[in-house]
Amino acid sequence: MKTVTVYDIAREANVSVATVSRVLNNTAPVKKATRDRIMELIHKHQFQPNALARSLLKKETGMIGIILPDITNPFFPAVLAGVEQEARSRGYTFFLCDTVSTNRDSADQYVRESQYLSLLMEKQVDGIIMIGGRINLARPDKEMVQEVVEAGKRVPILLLNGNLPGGGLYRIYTDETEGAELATQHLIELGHRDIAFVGGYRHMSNTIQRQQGFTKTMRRHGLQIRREWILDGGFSVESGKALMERLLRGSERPTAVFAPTTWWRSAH
Amino acid sequence: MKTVTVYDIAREANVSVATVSRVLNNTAPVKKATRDRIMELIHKHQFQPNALARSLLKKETGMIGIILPDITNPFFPAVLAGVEQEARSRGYTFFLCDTVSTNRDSADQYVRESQYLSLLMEKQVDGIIMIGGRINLARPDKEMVQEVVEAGKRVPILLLNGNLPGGGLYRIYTDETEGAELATQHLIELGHRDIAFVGGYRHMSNTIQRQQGFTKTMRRHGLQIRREWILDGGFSVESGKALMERLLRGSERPTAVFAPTTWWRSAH
DNA sequence: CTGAAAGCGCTTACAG
DNA sequence: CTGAAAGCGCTTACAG
Repeated sequence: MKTVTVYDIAREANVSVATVSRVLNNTAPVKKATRDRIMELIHKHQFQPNALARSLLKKETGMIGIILPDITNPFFPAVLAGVEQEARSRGYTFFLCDTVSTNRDSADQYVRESQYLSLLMEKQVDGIIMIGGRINLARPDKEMVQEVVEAGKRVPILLLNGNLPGGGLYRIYTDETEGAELATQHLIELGHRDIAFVGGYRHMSNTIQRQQGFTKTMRRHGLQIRREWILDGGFSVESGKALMERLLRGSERPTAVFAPTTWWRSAH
Repeated sequence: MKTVTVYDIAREANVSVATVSRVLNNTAPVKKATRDRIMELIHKHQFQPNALARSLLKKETGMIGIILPDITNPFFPAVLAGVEQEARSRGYTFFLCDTVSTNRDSADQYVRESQYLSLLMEKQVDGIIMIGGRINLARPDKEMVQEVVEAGKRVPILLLNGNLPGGGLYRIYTDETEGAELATQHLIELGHRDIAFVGGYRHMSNTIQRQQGFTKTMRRHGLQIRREWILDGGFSVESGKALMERLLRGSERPTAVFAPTTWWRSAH
């Protein structure tokens, strides 16, 4: 199927392509008769302007790339839905980049993040949102950081609920520490004194921050923190079960558990 | 930040842009020394070819559009994850189009489907996947159908678990009727005779097909189908609760319920 | 192994 | 209100 271009429309309407472009974009007044004639041809041929050509010229694509670890983890679709709605209302659409690895090799995930970062830039997205992955690492590799910072000089990058040292990046985040303090406070007010902290990953900054909030609040109330009641092991349902079992197997049991993560249903 | 192009690289390397393009794409032999020089400049400038320009020429973008109703319904991310993995291994990425409406006005959803359909074509995606929405309607509007069929003449369109009259569209689907027959059969083999059918929407083809399978199997076993035990009302958790309560309020109760839907957790 | 030139499908000053 | 022409950043015959 030979695609129709502004030239085809222009020829058939006996005008120049400039004029066609003008009615297409409403960018300058066009005589009513001419405009009508052109409109008719557009409908007749079902003409749709090639966004690639336009973007090449205007240097904007209306596309936002989003790099996330695993779309089957319900946290991300929830975030995505909100972001998407706002973006849509301003004429943007999303380029989805899921970095989860099949083989559960997590190093793989960061490689994929890098690949997607380049890909998105080549595709000339107007902005990139990163959530999860390297931006939650307590000690990310220097190159991992550098890469994002460099990319951030070329296109706006937003880190959602995470961070990376080195400026030039936009951020939106929640106060993990304070959240954990409030949660712990709540348990204490309910009368609990034997509280466990179970879940997350020791190498992730969000887990660490929550643990700090937890520890701080416990100390402030003069409560004991038992080493064997502080367990990490991930964000999956399975890990949650395993850790909980381990906790319950002990001779002494906590009366409350602070799980610094939602134990997402895993789709696997 | 002035972006660097093949021209900049060419000039600095004292070669033509054709040669730069050749090393970029490995599309023709280039003298080692020249290639090395060019590669070095590419790294030095962190040059990334503009995919828009390339796609404009090659008439392929490596992008697949996916139109779905609501990314927060876990069914879709699960499908997406599979599709994405396969696509990724072949160098494609996804353009996500979520059509859910804020205001819960479902007519809105179909309008959005149409908008996204055009948008995706303008963006020159290499293919479109549709799942949910109009392709599950028992009696879709003529225009709704026509629109997709027309689009299908310009770009490959895949209907996932749904259908639309009129050829030219690709399809992948499950046999809803047989699935329902098997499920019903199973309940009967367990000894149940009073079985209810609760959930879904009467205007959706998948619900209808499942109901047909249910009815057929019940009849084949000479079992009675009570009108008041066939209830529809949606796919959400809330609707499931409401319908179930209604069922249990009756004077006689079924011993088993066939819910022709997963009652998805709603993120709202 | 390499270059000059045309072309992908648009938009945008510039000129009238 | 309208047109001719340049240009966005690439790739690809064609010719050597």
